[in-house]
Amino acid sequence: MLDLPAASLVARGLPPEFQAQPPIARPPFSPRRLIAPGALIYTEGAERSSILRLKDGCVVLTQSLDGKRRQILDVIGPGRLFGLAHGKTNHCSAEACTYSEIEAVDPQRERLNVEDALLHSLKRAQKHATLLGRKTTMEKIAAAIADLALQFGRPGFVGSRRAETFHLYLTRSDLGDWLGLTIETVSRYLNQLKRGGIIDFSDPQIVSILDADKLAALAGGGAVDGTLCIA
Amino acid sequence: MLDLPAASLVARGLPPEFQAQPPIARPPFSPRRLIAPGALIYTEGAERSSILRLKDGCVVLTQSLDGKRRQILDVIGPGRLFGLAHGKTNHCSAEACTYSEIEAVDPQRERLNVEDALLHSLKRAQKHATLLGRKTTMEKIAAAIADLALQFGRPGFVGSRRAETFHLYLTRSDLGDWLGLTIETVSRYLNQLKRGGIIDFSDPQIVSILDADKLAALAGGGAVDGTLCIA
DNA sequence: CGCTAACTTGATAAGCTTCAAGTTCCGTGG
DNA sequence: CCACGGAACTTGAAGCTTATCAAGTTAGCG
Repeated sequence: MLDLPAASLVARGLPPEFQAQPPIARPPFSPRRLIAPGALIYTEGAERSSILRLKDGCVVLTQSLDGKRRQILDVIGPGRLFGLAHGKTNHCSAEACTYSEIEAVDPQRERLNVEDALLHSLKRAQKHATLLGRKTTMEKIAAAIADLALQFGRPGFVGSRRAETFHLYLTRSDLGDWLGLTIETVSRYLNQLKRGGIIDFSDPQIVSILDADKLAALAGGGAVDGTLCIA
Repeated sequence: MLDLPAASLVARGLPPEFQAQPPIARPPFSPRRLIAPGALIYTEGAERSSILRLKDGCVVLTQSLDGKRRQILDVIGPGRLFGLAHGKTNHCSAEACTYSEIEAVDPQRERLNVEDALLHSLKRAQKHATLLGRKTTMEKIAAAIADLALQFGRPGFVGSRRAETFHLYLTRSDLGDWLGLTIETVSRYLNQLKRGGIIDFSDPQIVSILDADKLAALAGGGAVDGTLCIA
């Protein structure tokens, strides 16, 4: 991971090395770019960007409805490719949730990787649709946490107990836009899981999983795994 | 189109030429197959099928949750490819909604078509997620009708007035599973559109669009078009 | 030390689901 | 030929879940 400031400091400040970054791409195939939290990487409807690989950080893909309503289509963690689109324009916007590092991918050289990423994205999109259309609120929340733990988790401790922990780069509002819920509902259910001893967070952005089995059970059916998508 | 029986007869009977069809694929790359309504073309979790082209009819892709809840991921009309999956197994099941004709696609020979279909599927899946997560019930219903009209519509008449008409191969239950609603809600909103003079149906499976502009307006924002996906 | 942004929590209300009939349209069998 | 039965659809009433509205809290930052 990048050398990030302590968890609670990550929120919205812009250290000097990020302030100078222009929000939108410079000449194509600039090999690597650092992106500040909240910055747009590309924009829905604009001329299609190149295919990108997230080296580090967290990026969300979004679509917006009348400027007010927003849907997060996917949350992307380190290693994944994004920016795959059909026609001449992007289907969605891409936005960094934290300090992120991306690099352009050469579709010729990495044809297999691109194909793979495309199929993986489709699979995740399908799981996401099932979540949005047919899962209960608790299932949605649990599945989201399980998915983020897989993408961003690392071993950690709560007191002396081992518990997988991850940095929740998304705000409650982002989670709502991902799961088709409101801020308030997200907050209520997260705290319900916390009271139930299934997850823990003192800082609202640092989440630990205390009972992965129960979490998976709550995330509900569909496939073997309760997450949005594993394989 | 195939030579179908009159609209209202299409429902569930099995004419002789379909009764003999085994529901699941015979040896790979059998060039063409006829499928009866309700028949499974391939099954979620089973060994991956070949890539298929729908020559005629209507196919839905579904995922199921605990056997009770079902999500329809996409509704596929003539010309489109489906059966694109990631690992060794299918992500979803494919089911015919009416008498349908499919053929296997050779991914070598049709590489560009397959790539295109893949990107198109992803784009539709993303639009679908935005619909499920952030659109109102009326917007969902209107967008679904507009999408089906594009895929299945042809010029028709209501009385002496020209009105695009399409055969609704989906039941109310299917529509609910597509849009994340119940049968009853789908029925109520369809009838509301009918009372409002925006659509018409006397047979519940034959739908005419009386006011395409109002329908598009009701289908709500997102892109220029109100449908799930055009381009 | 107050300001703002994110988060939490409570009360109310709206919208959808659930439950329950009832209708229509076919196909079947007496 | 008509009565019966099933499947899809429609419609109404009641109940729940979640959205909305409204404070109130916490934590950085100027």
